[in-house]
Amino acid sequence: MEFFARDADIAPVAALIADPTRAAILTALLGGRALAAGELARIAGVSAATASAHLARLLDGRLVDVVPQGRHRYYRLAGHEVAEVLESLATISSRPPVRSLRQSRQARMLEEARTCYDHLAGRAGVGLLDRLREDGHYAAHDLTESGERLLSGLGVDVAGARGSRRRFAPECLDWTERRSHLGGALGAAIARTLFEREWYRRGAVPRAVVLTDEGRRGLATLFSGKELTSATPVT
Amino acid sequence: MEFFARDADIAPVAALIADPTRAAILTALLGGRALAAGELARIAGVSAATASAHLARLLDGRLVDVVPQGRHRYYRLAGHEVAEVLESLATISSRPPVRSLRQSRQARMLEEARTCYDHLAGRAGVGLLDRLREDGHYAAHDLTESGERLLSGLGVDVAGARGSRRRFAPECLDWTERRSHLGGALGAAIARTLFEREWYRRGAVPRAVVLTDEGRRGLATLFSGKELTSATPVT
DNA sequence: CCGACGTTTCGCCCGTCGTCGAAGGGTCCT
DNA sequence: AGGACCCTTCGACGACGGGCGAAACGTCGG
Repeated sequence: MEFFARDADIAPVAALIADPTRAAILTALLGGRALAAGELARIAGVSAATASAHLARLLDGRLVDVVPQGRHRYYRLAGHEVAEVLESLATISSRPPVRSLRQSRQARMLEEARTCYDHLAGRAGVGLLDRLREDGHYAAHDLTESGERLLSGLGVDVAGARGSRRRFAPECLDWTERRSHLGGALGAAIARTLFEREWYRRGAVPRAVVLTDEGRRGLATLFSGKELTSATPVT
Repeated sequence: MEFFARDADIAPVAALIADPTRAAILTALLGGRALAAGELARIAGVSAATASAHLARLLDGRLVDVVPQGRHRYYRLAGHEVAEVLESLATISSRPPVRSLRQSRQARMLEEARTCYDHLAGRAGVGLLDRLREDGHYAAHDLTESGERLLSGLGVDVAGARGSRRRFAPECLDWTERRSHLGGALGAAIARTLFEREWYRRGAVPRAVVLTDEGRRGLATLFSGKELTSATPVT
């Protein structure tokens, strides 16, 4: 009918989202983290076989990407457009998501800096990893010698993190940023130190964290004068 | 899991869109005009019975509204959120909508000013109706006395429009603007005059119209000096 | 009041798709 | 090399849902 917005077959894509199990998988993936097939099966409450079949279809429909890693296969949403579809669908679904001004302000704070389980995420987390990598403190999923010195000097228990059964310094994909931040044992140890030093403190909103004045000064000093560009708080 | 973007049941809504017939109906309704059940059945290529069943489900799912009018029942999308879902779905569906630079430029031109059947739509159409209403020329789906004088003076065949079998001055919902513009016999008569005076001329792209220099001056004079804020052409 | 028309409801058929257990292919750890 | 673990493929079962024709309901026009 229209020469633009020409009828695209939206039914097949909608059908992929229409199944409750697949919807649960996609919603779980909306958090931004890549999740293993087994985790997704557990979250969706189906057998591994069923989840696998669904993931194959989602993959075929280009709604998710897969990153094989050892014997795990980590799935994540294929792009921000997919996330937008899911979010717009949530808008007209039974339980409405973010609505009030207060809530959207809170959402902005979470974009800025938040915890992802026990480590730093959001723009702050992404910025920190960028900076570590840029300065040659981090490479190939491990700290370099200089990085080890830097963080140990700050009081981070690097040795303890290495001894932990958790993966040492994996990258954790951040959905709102579409970039990685530092997770695993090292990410947790760093976050612990930052909270102990009160460079960050927990916000009123669950999972939100805010950079303190002390933290701003501390980080600037740590990274030889240049401030972390992304570590400014929401105004 | 998250305190915001809390899991809303997106699957039922997606299921409503997932059926090809319902998707065709919804896509047809994306134009913004309300369509009768029979027309929708024809467009979707199914029997009246089938279309009726689908429309009942869409109604139940609050994706469409219905306006009974005599023995017809006119259906339209239930709100802009629904349109946004459909448009975002189209984004990740097989035949991508607007993509090339040229096409997106053309889409912008259509947002600005276009025809809707035989009357003016887009920002230009919405702006015109706003202005008429603001200046007391239009109220309660009819021209006021001053409006009648204004348009007759411009050369619009108001009397002829009143004598037409079409509705005189209905408001036509503009989807991209989410606001109304003037349709019906009067809307058509106005558009005809504007084209005759060459205040607007048809663009290279189907349905697109552009404001001429003469039109800009004319409209400014018509509305006592103040230019129609929305009637500036795409740069 | 009656016939024409638009729309909905009813009953039935049949294809599609989600589900699981079991088996097979890979990868990691010891 | 062996075993544990993660994931996928295979085969079979069961249910949900879309399709249509016929009939009922309501409205319009003479």
